[in-house]
Amino acid sequence: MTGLETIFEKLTTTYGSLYWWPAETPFEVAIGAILTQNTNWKNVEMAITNLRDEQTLTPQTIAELPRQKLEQLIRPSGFFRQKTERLQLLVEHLQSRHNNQLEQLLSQPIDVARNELLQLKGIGPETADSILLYAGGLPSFVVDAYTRRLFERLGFLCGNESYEQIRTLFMDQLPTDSTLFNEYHALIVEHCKRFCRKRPLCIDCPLSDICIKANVSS
DNA sequence: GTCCAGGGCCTAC
DNA sequence: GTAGGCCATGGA
Repeated sequence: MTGLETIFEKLTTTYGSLYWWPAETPFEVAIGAILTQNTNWKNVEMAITNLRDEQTLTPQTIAELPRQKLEQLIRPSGFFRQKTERLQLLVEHLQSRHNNQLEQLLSQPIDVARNELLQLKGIGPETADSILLYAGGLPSFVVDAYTRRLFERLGFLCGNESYEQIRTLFMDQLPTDSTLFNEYHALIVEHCKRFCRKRPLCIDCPLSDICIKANVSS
């Protein structure tokens, strides 16, 4: 068992199965992935609730919204002007290339789908991987700020690795299994929300026995 | 009032 | 190729 698998076992023993992502449709996952960029998930929930109340959680309905209306609905998620543009570019792409079906984009080979997402302005590697994994069920490991922070503290990372380097590390050392990748990322987020903030709260942390920076103070 | 949150783009060097 | 600035809201 690799070190990364050991960490997974400890996390899953502590938190159980989390069954992410909190969304009702693949397209809603993609919306959430864009809205959560550098933003607290609670704020994203408010924005998605606004979209749901307006019955605008499909590519077609988003595409039909005037820009100012969409800005107003997603305002609680912050960076609302940028995110409005990013959502509009995504739905325009789905409309022109995939008959308004995100599922069609995600039915392609994973590298093809990933590169297509990365071509879109406003969709970087983390957002693309979140969409691939949580909307498409494709085995693409998601690296986020929590992943970097936790595995830096655990001694797996030194802090200057690129996104792709970290993703490759996980994908090389874990079985290619979308269910595992799904659960692992969810567990990292769940753990970090409790114990691995910028100002760490390490009392009772289930990983404190192996965390080389468990007692770091801010 | 300050810090922080499930990034990504652009510019300057 | 990369460091730094910028984008914005709401809760702790």
